[in-house]
Amino acid sequence: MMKPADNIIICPNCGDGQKIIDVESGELICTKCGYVIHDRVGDVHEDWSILATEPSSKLRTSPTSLARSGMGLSTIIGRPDKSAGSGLNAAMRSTFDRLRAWDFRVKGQDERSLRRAFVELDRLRGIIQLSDAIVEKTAYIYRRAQERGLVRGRTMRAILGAAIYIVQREMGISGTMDDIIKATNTKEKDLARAYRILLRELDLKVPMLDPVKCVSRVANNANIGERTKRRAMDMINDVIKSGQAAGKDPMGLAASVLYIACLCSNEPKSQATIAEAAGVSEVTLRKNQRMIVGIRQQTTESIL
DNA sequence: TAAGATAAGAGGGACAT
DNA sequence: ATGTCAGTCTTATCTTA
Repeated sequence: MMKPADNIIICPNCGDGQKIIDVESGELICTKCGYVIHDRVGDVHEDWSILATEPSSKLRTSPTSLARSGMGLSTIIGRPDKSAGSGLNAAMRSTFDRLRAWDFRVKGQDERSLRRAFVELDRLRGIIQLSDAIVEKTAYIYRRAQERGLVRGRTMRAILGAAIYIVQREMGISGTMDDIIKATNTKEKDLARAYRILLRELDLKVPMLDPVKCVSRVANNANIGERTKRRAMDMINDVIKSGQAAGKDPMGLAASVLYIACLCSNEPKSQATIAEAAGVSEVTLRKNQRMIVGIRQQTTESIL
């Protein structure tokens, strides 16, 4: 499912120029005070630092609007795959042209395997909804991966999927890995491994997904009330401040915090419900829960 | 310098309560 | 529904050739 890029606007509640981030539910939520607005305004802000280093290519002007036009509705009406034939191939051709322009010293064999990969990428594009911009950036990453010999010994699809995931994360599109797993028909382990390798070897940095955003997302998935959500957001900020959240899966933290918040707010939700909404196991939720409760006890004791 | 050994930490499954 | 434990996977660090 496609999500729009992050919108950064001013929060009308706390006003202080706080950021408001468009989470996948389509809500706008202030990362500081938790205020929720329902109007969707603000200019879409996209940045692509990697490609910005390419001097003469005007990649950012590529027409993504066409691919995006079906966003949202198309998941209900059905895939616009019929129109894919001509349009996509044209887009892929332009991608090829650009890639070739970047480096004309490609060897024949490399180019052939590259082409195979891009054919697969084209297929993926029809399954998951990928904008032109995503396809191009994915292709760029894949090409770099192949240049460094990272593809050898791994499946091409895993690398492609990982590249897609990275691009989505960089663009603030919180796509799920599950979609990619299904589309690429790879094992999660392979995909995750490829993902880590790409990050390390290509020096890519993906913005850590914001735990506050995660709380909001999970809360919406699990139909948790506004007050409880707010409480959970406060709580997770404390957890982050305590420093004990380092290296933990933000989704797991979000789930645990929400569970505790539900207990406090007398809004009964089972661990299973919340864990499922967050895409983590109940075990993880419990472990984090214990840790968080420990933190809260410590802080309250230190206050007393 | 590169490849193996070991330890620590995290997440998930199975079972018990 | 919730709590507990053993086995798995990954990364970092140390060792060995």
